[in-house]
Amino acid sequence: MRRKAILDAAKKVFATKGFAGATIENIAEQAEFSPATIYIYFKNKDELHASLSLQMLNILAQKVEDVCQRKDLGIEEKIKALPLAFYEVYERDPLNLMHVLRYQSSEALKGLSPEVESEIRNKARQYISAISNLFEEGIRQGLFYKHHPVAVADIVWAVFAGLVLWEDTKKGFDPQKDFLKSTLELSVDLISRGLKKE
Amino acid sequence: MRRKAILDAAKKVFATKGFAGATIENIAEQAEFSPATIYIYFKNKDELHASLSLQMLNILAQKVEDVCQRKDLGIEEKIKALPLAFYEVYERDPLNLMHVLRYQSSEALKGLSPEVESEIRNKARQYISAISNLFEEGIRQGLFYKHHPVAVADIVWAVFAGLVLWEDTKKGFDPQKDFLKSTLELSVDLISRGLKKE
Amino acid sequence: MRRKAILDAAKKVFATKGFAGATIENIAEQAEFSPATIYIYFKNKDELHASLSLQMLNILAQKVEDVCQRKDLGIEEKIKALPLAFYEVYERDPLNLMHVLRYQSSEALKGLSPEVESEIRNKARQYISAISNLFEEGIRQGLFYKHHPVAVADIVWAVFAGLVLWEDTKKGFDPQKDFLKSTLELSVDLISRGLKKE
Amino acid sequence: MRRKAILDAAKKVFATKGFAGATIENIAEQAEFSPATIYIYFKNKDELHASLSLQMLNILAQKVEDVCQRKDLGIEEKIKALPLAFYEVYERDPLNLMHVLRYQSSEALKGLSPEVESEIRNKARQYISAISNLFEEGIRQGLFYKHHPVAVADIVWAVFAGLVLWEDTKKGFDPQKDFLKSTLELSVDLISRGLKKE
DNA sequence: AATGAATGAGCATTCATTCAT
DNA sequence: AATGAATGAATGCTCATTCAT
Repeated sequence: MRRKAILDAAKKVFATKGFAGATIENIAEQAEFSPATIYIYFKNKDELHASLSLQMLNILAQKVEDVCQRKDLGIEEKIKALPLAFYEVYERDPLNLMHVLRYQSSEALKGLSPEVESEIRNKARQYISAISNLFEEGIRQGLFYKHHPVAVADIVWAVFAGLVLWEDTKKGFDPQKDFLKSTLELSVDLISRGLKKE
Repeated sequence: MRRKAILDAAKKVFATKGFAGATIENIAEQAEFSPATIYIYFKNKDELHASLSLQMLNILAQKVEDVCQRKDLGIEEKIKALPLAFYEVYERDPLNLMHVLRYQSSEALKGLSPEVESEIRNKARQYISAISNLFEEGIRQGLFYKHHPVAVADIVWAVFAGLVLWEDTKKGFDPQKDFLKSTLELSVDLISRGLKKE
Repeated sequence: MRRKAILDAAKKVFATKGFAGATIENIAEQAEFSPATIYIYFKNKDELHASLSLQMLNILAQKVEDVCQRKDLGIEEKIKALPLAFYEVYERDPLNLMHVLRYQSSEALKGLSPEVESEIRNKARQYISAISNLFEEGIRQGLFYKHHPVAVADIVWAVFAGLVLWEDTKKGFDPQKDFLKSTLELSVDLISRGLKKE
Repeated sequence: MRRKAILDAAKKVFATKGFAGATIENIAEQAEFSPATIYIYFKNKDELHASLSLQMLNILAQKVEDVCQRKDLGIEEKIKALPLAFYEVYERDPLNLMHVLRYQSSEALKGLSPEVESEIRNKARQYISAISNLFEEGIRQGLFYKHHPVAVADIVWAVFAGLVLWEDTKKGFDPQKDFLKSTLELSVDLISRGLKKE
């Protein structure tokens, strides 16, 4: 419970100030604990940060797998359902999601304990292969042209990540709201249309 | 020339260590100056960083506009040429590009001098509208279905940024090389195929 | 019994890590208690440390007095017996002995409760006067030249303490073993030969 | 010069509060600098401490060698001159000397950079062999009984160190002043008398 | 213009100690 | 009696930044 409270506090602070900008004291204040208390639950700032990323990565992986394993939907419907799944994750915790997408890269992964690092990497592997399975199946069923399914999955993932990050940038100079959801859907629409035979 | 040398040094250091991880002393060492000298040419670390981003952003905007304004190409050919333009920018300075894409977000823009901030924002506006003009023209010519051209430009930009960042993440667990160029092309292929009437 | 267990644990930890380097948690771990438990039996880290020193000091004083009060030995034999007594104390717990000899000084005694402090000082007084009585008696018996007996006792004590500490230093660069016992004996030999008339 | 000032300040503070008890801030205050300044001249607290010890060790080694190499003195006179040499070192900086004697042991040497560590060890080797050469020569000249000269040197060194440390302890309960000089001389008197043939 | 020297303001982290249970 | 949980108070160390020269 304490752990949870600290993670929630850290989520807010990291998202607002970035990893380096966030201080343990900021987080402690937000969680209404003493800084020292944080070190009872987390070995250090890095591990706290990693735990947080892992949380978000788990949600992401879960959402994607949920969509891919729905028995009531056909391939094309599953693909159509992806943007909404993405968007739900975004809606639930936009700041933390952006944060994770930004810091997921190798730079930030250096210096973590090997277990945590590999856990993070595994999550990434997991959701990319879930998505790519979808396209592989579509190709096998003869719905799609034959493209490398992992490449297509990379593209879908990249649009997702890219649009979320880009929304943040755009907010600064183009106050148009809520373009994300519809743009996500449009992107997947275009891509799957682009894949389809005929 | 001094300014240039500092920027070059900073580029390397920021790309390797991230913004917070890089110290002015690191940069000064790399540039073979004293730390104090840097403050003659740049107001502070933030402005130095921003100048650097601006440099990259200028290159990006230039490349995109170059493609868009080529008289010898049709709309579709211009669109096809975009991924290569992107890729050339990437190839020239991958670390710095990734860095900029990551830090371009609003978080990093806070605290900059208003002039620099608006200059950065303007560049973003500039290349997005260059791309969106392309699609608008395509729609006007009846080649494409009618979608909001800015949304399509956002998507194209997002795939680009997303794939570059994603390549960095993937490097950690999937040592497959050089997927970026072909995936970039594939993405634009799919998107423009998805847009096309019939 | 609890107190004893804690003291034993503390002995090990202090000897290995020094006073400042040892943490209450280290000691608690070693004793298989919780840190809080230690505070039931000892007012604070300083008192715990002092208790430990006192233990060692008691053993020392006891050994010295045992030798001095043996009825079966003459003065010179008693003096000859001192180095072995010293060495037995060393052998029993070398790390802790060195620790005590190092921290016995005034520096470490500041900040202790007055009772503990005076108890420690009394022990020191006790064994020094036991040794000095020996030499006083020797002088009275006309065996030794007249030197201030306390000064001689100081010297004997100093060689003892000095050799023990020095053995620790030497271990670092001169791996010769077990020089201590014979050197102790030699030192007392030389000193008493130096004292003897004729 | 700055380095020197810091070393002087550190000397005082370490001697008063011990290594762990001394804070960089204490030292900075004493030196009338900011704590950060100290880190310009010394890599960290450990190196500062080692530098200090080295200084004292150098003085010690120098003094001892000076005595041993005086051409105007015979063996016995040189030995007689040792306590004064010791005492001069003590007089010049008693607190720091005690500190070094206490912390010279292996415990404190762990964690230093190998160069500094071996430099410290070499100094110890140096003065011990200077002293032992003295006794070796005395034995060769037939003045002394044949004892292992290194053992005798160890004893002389140990009395010296032991008496200095012991003086500190005694100060607490026996305010008699200036016993050190005469006791040092007495100790060497006794030892060399003990060594002498006939 | 260039810099060596200095530092104020922080920051992650540790640890002796307390206290409700 | 025993302890899990919590923390106040330090502490070593870093770094962006300034300024006299």
